[in-house]
Amino acid sequence: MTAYQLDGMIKQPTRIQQKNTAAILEAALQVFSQHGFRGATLDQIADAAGLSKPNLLYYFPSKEAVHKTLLDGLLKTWLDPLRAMNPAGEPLAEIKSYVRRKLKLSRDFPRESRLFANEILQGAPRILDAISGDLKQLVDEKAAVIEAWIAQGRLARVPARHLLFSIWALTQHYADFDVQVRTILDKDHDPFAEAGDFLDVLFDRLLRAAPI
Amino acid sequence: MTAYQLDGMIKQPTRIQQKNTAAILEAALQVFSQHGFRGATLDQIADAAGLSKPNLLYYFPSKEAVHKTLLDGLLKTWLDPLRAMNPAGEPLAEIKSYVRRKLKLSRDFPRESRLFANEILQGAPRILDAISGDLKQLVDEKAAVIEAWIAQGRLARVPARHLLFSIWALTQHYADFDVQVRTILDKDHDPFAEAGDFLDVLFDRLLRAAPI
DNA sequence: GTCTATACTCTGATAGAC
DNA sequence: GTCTATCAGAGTATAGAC
Repeated sequence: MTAYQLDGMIKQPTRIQQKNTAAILEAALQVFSQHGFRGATLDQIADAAGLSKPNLLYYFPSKEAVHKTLLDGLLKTWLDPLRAMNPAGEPLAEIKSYVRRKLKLSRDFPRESRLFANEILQGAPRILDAISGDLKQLVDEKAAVIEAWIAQGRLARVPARHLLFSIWALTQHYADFDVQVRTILDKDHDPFAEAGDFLDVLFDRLLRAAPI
Repeated sequence: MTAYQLDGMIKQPTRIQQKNTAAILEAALQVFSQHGFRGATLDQIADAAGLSKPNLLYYFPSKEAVHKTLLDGLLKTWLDPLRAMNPAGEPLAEIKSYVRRKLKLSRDFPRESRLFANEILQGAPRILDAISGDLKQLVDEKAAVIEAWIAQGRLARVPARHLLFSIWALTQHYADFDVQVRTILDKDHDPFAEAGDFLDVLFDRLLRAAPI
């Protein structure tokens, strides 16, 4: 019985198991997010985790299983900010608050952002189900909320789904293209702080309904 | 003497050499853009090019050389739209025209966009020089143009470099995250056509200087 | 110029000692 | 639970026949 197959077990994982599993996932996040699934190697991950390769494979049955565990854990975190958008709130404030939360995710979890970007770039072979399932459903729901706000004249007229795309694109760019952003900005800049201000202005101007 | 080492040669490459080199680069673009440098294999590339692996390595000395050739060719194309931004033109029209050209690149060359994205995601190990050289210089130059427009009151006040980031993020998103975009939009949508209209509105509202 | 054959290394995964 | 040893297959690259 390996640590990975915990479902239905009565025993709790030991402290060592928790520690090693966590170390593996931390190391795997680092390596997968930089090289993609196929470009990453178990040797790299095991090294970074301070374990031998067979020992890593004692905790997870395969490379695929490590990757899948990371992606599954990621998706919930990634959708939470959108889920928190409140239909009963003030429209413009809700959107801008969503943008801020999403940008904070990019700043605090850039490797998770790149892991996700890598997976989508490669055609989302291991996550397409989640995208066409949970994500699409949540987007449909929230797009309806935005369209209702627009119909009520409380938000400028924009295509709701493309508005969401623009939020994702703009916030994730600062994580995924971090190297490029920091190369172009000079050293004394704080990309994420500046992005926060800029995106606040951008979505304010885009979405503020024209006074009647 | 291989076809790759053409510098200084008197002989022109034969038709067969041209054809095979082109086939290799086309195949390599397909594979590298989907799997990244390390995830791509020469077997895949040779197969897609209709050549044997040793034959591929007759035209290029290494996997790295194929990749580098692609990146070098890409960078010029990628910077052209920004280069074409005319300091003497009407500011808002110039920016919106740049956005349109960049979006057209994403639509017509999505694999090139993903190749670039993959490289940046991985920390730009093979292209950092170009980014901190040519790209940074061009951005510095064009940022100055934008800042001058703003100082003259012909464009709303925005941080120039973040404006450029937002153009890149928004246009490239439709190429790089194509799978996700098409999964979320229903089948009868044309993502790039809709994006064109949306981005036109977005940058219009963001940049139109308030009437004095 | 192109192919077959192959050298040599890396990679994911397993066996079995401790 | 962890290690050494090892396997089978895939990976980049080269040698040499034609």
